[in-house]
Amino acid sequence: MIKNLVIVESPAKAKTIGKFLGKDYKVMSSYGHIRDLKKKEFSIDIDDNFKPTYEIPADKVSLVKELKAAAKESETVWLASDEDREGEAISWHLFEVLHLNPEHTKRIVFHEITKNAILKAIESPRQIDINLVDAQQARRVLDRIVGFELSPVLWKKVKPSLSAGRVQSVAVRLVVEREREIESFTNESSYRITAVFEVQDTEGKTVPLKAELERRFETKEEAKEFLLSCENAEFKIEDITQKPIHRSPAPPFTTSTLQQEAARKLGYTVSQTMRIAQSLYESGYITYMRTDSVNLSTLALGTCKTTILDMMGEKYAKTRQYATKTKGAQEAHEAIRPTYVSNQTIDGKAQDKKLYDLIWKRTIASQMADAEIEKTTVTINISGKTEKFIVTGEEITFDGFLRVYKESFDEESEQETVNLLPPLTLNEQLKRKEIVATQRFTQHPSRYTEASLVRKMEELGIGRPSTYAPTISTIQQREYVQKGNVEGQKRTYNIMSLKGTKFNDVNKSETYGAEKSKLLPTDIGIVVNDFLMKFFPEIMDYNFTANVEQQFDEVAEGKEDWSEMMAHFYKGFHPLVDKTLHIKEEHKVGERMLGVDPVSGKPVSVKIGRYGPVIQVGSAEDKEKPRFAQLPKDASMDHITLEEALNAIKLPRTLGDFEGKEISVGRGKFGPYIRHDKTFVSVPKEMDPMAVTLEDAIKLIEEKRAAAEKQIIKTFEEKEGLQVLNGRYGPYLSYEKKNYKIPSGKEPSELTLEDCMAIIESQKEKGTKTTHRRKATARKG
DNA sequence: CAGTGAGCGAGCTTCCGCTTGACTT
Repeated sequence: MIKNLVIVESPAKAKTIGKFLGKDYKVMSSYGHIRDLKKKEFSIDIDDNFKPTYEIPADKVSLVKELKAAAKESETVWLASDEDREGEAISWHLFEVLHLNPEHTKRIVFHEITKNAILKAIESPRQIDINLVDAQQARRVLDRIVGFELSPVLWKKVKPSLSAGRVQSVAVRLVVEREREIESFTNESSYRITAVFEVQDTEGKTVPLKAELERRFETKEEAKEFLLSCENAEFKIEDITQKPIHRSPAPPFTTSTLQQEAARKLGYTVSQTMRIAQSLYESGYITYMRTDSVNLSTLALGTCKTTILDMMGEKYAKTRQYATKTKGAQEAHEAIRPTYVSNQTIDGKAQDKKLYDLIWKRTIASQMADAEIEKTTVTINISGKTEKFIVTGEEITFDGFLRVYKESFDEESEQETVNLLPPLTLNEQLKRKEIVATQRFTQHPSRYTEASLVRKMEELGIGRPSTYAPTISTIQQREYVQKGNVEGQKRTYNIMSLKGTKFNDVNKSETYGAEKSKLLPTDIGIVVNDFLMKFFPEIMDYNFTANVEQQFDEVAEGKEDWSEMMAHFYKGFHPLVDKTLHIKEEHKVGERMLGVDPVSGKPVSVKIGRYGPVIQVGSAEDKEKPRFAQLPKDASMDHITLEEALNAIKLPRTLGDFEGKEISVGRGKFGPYIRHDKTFVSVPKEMDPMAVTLEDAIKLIEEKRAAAEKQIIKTFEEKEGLQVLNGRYGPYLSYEKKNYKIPSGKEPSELTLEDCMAIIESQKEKGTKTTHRRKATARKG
């Protein structure tokens, strides 16, 4: 008999809490939700108040059995899942599934994993809050309705296997709209005026002093006129103002800010960051990594203070409590911080150490004093003019938190500030060295990175800390967006200078707009987005989530019945689904007519085919079947021209015969290829698939044969299709299109047929699994 | 240094939020 059974959500948490509570308590974990709507079925009875059908997923069955057994044996069961909507629902599902006795079941909550917090929680148990549970059911059911009614619309209207949902579709919309913004952006230029004066530093040495004119000129004429009129002007320091400013540290990490900073400072992807954070959490180094709270426990505040006092002294310490501003934050956990703040470093892999270091610094800095900066603004008067030159200097008089940590930002500002100004006096006459007018252009907004998209989603209240990384993966896996680089474009800009009495006017060239590893919408992403925007604007509204969250809150407060709320939503939503499914349109969704093929007179169009974007010549109604071709790489449905499409449709083209079989060039999923009977050879990148000759092709085929020859270690006459091959990971077996690992200790070249078949037999189960996994990873790249 | 390159057949795909495993081909 166990006296007390405590159930929490995470095993790492269970371990820690177990230590605090001692032997009268057995602490187990539910590993998140133990019950959900059926995976493959709609599982909602619309006609019966949206009654959900729940099931225990296969991978949770044995866990539930264990929990049930433990609950049966205990006097009291303490349901200690998180204090938010989802946590409450987990407790309720546990209560239902384990058939707990209400009299011997207690619901407790704590926001921080400290002994005090837990003992306190145990002193004040409560009942399961059924209103909060209903709010979760409403959330769950709404997401299922939206996802499982919209996705099939896409399968029918756009392409099979696509998906839509309250969160992912809006994430894609952000990326598509940003791209459109950039496309329609026209940059304007203006002239930025800078001057260099000569002044003396403290040692009497002549040093340059850079200043910028407070206004810019819109036209070249104005800029030029200004420059020339400065030739005989006098420059005098008119004003020196000094102002102390403070800079405060950023709050401790939440999931989203950790993802952003790890991306900027360490170059990690969102999912990498989460994987590493998970392992730090499991090793007990950091607190929970999926959180929207910036709150630190009193215990942590205390240890931060002692650590700072020990390391840096009293004037560096300043205890701060941060308040969460994020929309819809549920604050079931603390901010992400080191478990033991006194540990500045940890043991582990390099990447673990780096992330821990980042978390440590951010946490410590958040409890440190402001940095104090003396900001000096020097105004320089130009004789006979109203415009002024400005010099700003920022001298750090006390580094404060900057000693430990400086937050990074995506955009770098153009303005330059000097740290320490040379000594200057009021009314001082300055010697002009040169004045330069540089043509500057306004910049289009930058494309999203994984992390900046997460940040935007958080700002809109879309998604949760536990889903940011998976959502970013999903929209890439569905091929709605793609991570890629954008090449910069060249442009010339004008630069004029006045050096002494010499006026100079030159044009220089610069590259602009280059971006690395940004999220770009694909053709499919654009078509799906436009389609959903047209027929389901409410779901795509950036405020949709915020609006339904408000209603969930009302359910949670007991002011509204969840099924009534759902009925109201469904009444507006479902008819749109029906209507959209039955719309007959002349063209397929997203189809774009490019024109007419001058040779055949047939229409040429681009559309999303069963396997992605395709060029089509001719129409389905024709007697003659239409011809299809892949879009060339880097071409997009929105921009491809008739000429480019006609050029692309020339593939596949036949080159001639070789060894009695035809050789042709085509373009496939993996780029252009040469086909000879059943073998395919990729066309090398530097070769133009339109210009490949028969001779080129034969050469490539022979090269591939030679390479394949080298790769074969052994074949068997008795068994066709069985080969011992040399691969990237060493020797392996290939049989009937599947690969098998050769157990260590066997010499590959000496394997007999029997050996091979035994290996294959023993790995059959595994073999299928492996091919599956590889497919999944390949899609990601 | 493996594997891929389809196009009416048949049946499947899909949501969001909680949580951690397997797997070294």
